[in-house]
Amino acid sequence: MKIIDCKECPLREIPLFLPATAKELDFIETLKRRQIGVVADDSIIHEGQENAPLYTLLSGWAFRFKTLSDGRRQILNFLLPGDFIGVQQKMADASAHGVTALTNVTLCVFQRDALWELHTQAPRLSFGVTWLTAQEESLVDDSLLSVGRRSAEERIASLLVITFKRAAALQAEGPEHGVAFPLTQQHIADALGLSLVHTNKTLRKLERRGLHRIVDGRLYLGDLKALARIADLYGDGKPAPRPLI
Amino acid sequence: MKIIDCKECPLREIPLFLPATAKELDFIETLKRRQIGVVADDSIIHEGQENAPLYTLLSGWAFRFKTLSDGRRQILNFLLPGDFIGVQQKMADASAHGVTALTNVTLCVFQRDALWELHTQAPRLSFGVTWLTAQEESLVDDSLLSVGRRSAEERIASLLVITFKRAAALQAEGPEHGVAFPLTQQHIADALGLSLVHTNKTLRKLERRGLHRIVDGRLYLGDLKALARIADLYGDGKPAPRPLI
DNA sequence: CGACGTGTTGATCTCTCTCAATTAGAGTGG
DNA sequence: CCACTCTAATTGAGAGAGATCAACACGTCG
Repeated sequence: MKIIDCKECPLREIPLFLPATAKELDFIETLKRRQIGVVADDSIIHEGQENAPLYTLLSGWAFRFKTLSDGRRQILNFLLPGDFIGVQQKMADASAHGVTALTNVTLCVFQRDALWELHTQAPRLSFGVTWLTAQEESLVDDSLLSVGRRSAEERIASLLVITFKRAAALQAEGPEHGVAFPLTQQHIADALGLSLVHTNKTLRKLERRGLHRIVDGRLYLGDLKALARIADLYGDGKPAPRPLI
Repeated sequence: MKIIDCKECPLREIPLFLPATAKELDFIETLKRRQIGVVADDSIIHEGQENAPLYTLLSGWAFRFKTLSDGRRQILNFLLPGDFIGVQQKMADASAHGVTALTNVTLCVFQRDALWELHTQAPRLSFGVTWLTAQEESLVDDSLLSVGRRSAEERIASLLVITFKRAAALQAEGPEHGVAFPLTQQHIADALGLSLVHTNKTLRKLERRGLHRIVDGRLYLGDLKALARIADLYGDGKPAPRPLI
């Protein structure tokens, strides 16, 4: 795998990400240790792992999750390119949740004290970390609202719309060409607190109504407005520009 | 209400909180604008409010929540003294969630750009903000696991144990004297994604088994170990020392 | 003293789960 | 090329945890 120079990071060309100064890029470069690849379905951080490093997801998708001792699993949120991995772990002795690759992924690995270095030496970047952390929490908030108070149909509509928008903001093509969507129905079920069977039936019901289509790992929304209405989502459309560290 | 000098903040005497340097205290003092009281059940931040200020909860309890347009409400987490309020709002145009006082509360109000000032001028404190944000996310993660994958009985056991520990860490008396517990059953139901009726029945079932007792707004745990086992919580006991800004 | 908020309990209903079986594609080995 | 295996998706049937509906008890307060 080719080691990418932060100054030539392909992610930075995506309009979604805020530009960084040359000085900031240099600084990030000094914190970056190496770059690793993880195969789909392999673990990036184990539940309970101590002293996990800090990563940025460079390409591919992953997810955070927690499990109960009898195996029941809850997916907390999905991670897309540009997302930070490991801030919570740095803040606790051990990781309260695991992170697993959903597709093949590549990760930028930062030195262990990168978070502290960021705070002491690059306020604009550490502010970005806080922003990203707050943003992720708000994703989990949405999920909690879904799982706690939305019906199965509403939950699925909500996940489709939110995931669609996140993925669309990362790709060059317009949303009418669909977006990459590597989740299996089991992932959807585990993210929404539903059983696999009921997830399948609800998904099919929406599909038969022409609201969405999932073909060959791509998601097409036939009627985003209708889905958003079902989910009671009143999104403004444009996603907020995000920092990239 | 008496305005409290940060250097004499009563919260700082609680062992749970990390000590701050005199210099840091002075700096925090310059960011603090005033102090306000909010009556129980009154709103602190409205859902969708723009440009909400940043607060620290000085005394009393509050909660973050989201609602659907038909009124269904999900409580995201409870806020206890020392918790930060409004970081997510500062990071988005509008607040995606509301905050309401659960009891009468007093709040320290910071100037609007306090978060940025913290990052540029006090790295140890801004690191604390990131820590607190990550910590709160981890609370929501726990909740999402509960609501998504735990049975009603397990959810209630989990909430009782976690809330009990948080409250106990803030009081001088030992946990055998119980802890303040201002939640109504409606709050518990809304936090756990259950109906009020089912919450009541499950709560009574646990109480009849002698696992807990709620009297006059105080919670007593008859058998914390048993509750933790039901909830599949394997906590280490001591809560992590936390920064206080 | 009536209105209201909170807690309690029984009866019924339904959404979602569990169990079971089938189909389709992708990969593997003989 | 075909049998075999594995994973993901699909569908039907029956069961159950939790929702909804309805009443009532108790304390507080204007």
